[in-house]
Amino acid sequence: MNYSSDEDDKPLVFRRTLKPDKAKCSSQPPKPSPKPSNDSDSEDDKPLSSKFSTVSKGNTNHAKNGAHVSVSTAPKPQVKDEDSDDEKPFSSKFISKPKMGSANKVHQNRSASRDNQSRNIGVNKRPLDEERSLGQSSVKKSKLSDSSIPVNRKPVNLKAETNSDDDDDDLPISERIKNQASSSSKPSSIKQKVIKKKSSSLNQTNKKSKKVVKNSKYSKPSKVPPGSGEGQKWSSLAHNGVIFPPAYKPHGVKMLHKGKPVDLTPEQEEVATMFAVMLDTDYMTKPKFKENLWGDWRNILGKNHPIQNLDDCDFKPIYEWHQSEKEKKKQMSTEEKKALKEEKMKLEEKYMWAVVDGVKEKVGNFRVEPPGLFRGRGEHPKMGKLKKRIHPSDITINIGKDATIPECPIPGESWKEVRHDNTVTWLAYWNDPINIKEFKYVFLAASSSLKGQSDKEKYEKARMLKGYIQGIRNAYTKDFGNKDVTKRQVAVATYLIDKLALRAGNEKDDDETDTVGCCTLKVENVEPSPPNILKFDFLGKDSIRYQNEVEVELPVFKAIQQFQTGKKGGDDLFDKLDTSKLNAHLKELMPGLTAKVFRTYNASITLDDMLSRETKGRDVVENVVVYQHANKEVAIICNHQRSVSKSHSAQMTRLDEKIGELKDVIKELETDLARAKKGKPPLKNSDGKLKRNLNPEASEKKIAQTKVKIEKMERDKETKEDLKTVALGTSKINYLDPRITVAWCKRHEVHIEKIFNKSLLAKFAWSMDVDPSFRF
DNA sequence: AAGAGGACTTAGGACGCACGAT
DNA sequence: ATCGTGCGTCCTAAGTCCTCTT
Repeated sequence: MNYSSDEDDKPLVFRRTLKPDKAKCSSQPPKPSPKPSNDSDSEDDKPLSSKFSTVSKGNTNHAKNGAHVSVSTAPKPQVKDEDSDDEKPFSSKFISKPKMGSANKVHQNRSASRDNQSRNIGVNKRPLDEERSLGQSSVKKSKLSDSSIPVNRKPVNLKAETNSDDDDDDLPISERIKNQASSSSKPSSIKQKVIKKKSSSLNQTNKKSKKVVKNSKYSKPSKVPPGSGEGQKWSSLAHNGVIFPPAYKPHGVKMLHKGKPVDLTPEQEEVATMFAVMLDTDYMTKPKFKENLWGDWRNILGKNHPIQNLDDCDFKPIYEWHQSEKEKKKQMSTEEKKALKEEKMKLEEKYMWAVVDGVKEKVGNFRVEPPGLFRGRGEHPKMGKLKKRIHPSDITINIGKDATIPECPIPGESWKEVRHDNTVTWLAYWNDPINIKEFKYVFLAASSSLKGQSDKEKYEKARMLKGYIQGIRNAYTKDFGNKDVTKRQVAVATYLIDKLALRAGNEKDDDETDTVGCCTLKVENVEPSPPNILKFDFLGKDSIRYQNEVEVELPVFKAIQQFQTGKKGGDDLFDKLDTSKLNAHLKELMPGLTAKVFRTYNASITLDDMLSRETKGRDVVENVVVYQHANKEVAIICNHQRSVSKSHSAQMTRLDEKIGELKDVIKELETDLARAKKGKPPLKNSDGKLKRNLNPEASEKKIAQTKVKIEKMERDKETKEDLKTVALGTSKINYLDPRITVAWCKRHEVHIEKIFNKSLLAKFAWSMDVDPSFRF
């Protein structure tokens, strides 16, 4: 299976830079050449960066340095499955203490030049204001009731297809494409590989359930491959259920109604308090929030309650009480805090762990969500609604047949249901009180081997795409002009997903924030600007704004224009398409392929490519900067943003001031130096005393030092400005194959802890023993 | 084919703490 | 010793995509 290195797989993503004004990125369209892809090494699958972009010129950095130590190929814990490098949750002992300290930053120069076939111009961040587009086109019906049906769904087991290379028997995808695509097709020669689904045959084994170990002594890993059997995720599962938030403790602080204190029952007071503590948030400026809150609160107040209007209420007394409580907490001595923390730990300890197939694993979210007011993102229609308290009778527990059923932690109450479904990985769930048709699940933590396994499968699938990408690009390029509108839309949508790393874009209900992805783009979200520029502007996941201008090849441009003709701004751009059709189509091109795989692929291939460029001869600090630069590129591609911190501008100002001061110092030193050279006496200080005259050498040295300091500060400043809206973490956690990073660290003798923090090390334990020559 | 139901991944913000600068 | 920052962790919302039902 070697995907080994083709040096050239480029993602065709159009990069975006974050400075609207300066950014000029471009990338090249896929080569229209219908030439069959045989495989990965053709030009088309390289990271954009290598192909199209000039990378920034000077990277500078000032990271702290650390020892150059190569990654330890730690004694790897027990292997969990046949295919190699998975391992047991690793114990911390294998890891040297991550030293997280200051961040090393990248100084980059914006506006990298790119080839000019396409270019991106501008990108902006998070103007949440943005007006929403018209109503959603389709509304879903409400779903019916609940979960009564236990068990039995058999998830398909995708897991196997990890190997890439060898699968050769194929579906003539290319062929298919050809045939179907009416358009000009030339005999394909795309030799598409097909992965045989080996799934079923393998892993049928049923692990006999091993005795469940109670959670105190765990025998170390018995190596049972997780996910064996048809859809089976585990053989034995033991855990202690979930922990509930404490019951509400009334504080008795009276809020005012028409200026006078009102008595509230504890239940009424609880909601009032939820609202009061949000007085200083900007939810207060949203009528919808108040309206929803009021709707739920008045139900609790009852019809005849004196409070008949939210505007008559003054919650300040409660707000202030809350502030003072917060303050008190802050004032506690560190010992007190520590004691409190320990107490909490003691209480929670038993819930933190599960034993899966004999292995003790961390549970991700064992705390039941406390009641509160719903805080949706963006313009959520349900913001402010009361999220009611969850009781044991709301909760379904999933646990091994042989395991002891967790005792309900609230005396006198009991679980809604207990299941023993080993085809799923959740330990418990309850219905989301805000959207009763939906569920909140309790899963294992990211460090668990169940999660690790599926993470690895995700990256293997993305790597598999590498072998198909050329053919896929050729195919959709050919279909830009297909007479069949649906096919044309599929082609263009796939292109956007590939090039711009857009999300698939499922339909949304009316009672959700109106955001879009590729398939749900509205006409008004894409503005064609002749001859061939497309201006994108829409709110995506989490209401993060996506703004980008891209030069595309003419057929795409024309197709978009044509999709728009005769439609209104709020109409669907891709009216013949939805995610299930799109994914169904993608599956014909590669087994298991879905839209999201392109994001993973483009992110990882970009990292792999950027890291593989000349980085020899750099020191660790420089290498880390290179890494961060690559990380940033990926974050931009994926549109991972963060909001600018409140103190950002103040911080910038302060840096400016400091730089100014240092410049003054230099001036003074230069003056002194000049005088000294001429044999003149030193000037006087502000207090009138004569300054000590430095000898010229000392002055010069000091000047030089100060200049270095200024340069460093200026780089810091630039980096800070540069990254103020870029979130690097998301891609690191979810999109970048950790094996790329680990292998690169090994090759460059960079301590892995310089790149992965403790959580990431635990999450990526499965990737730690990758061969240094690994390439995505 | 569409919709409902279900399970799982991906996401940004809040918060608190440790650490480096002063 | 104090202060401000940057980072990690927690929290839970918001996506994706699958399968089953109609």
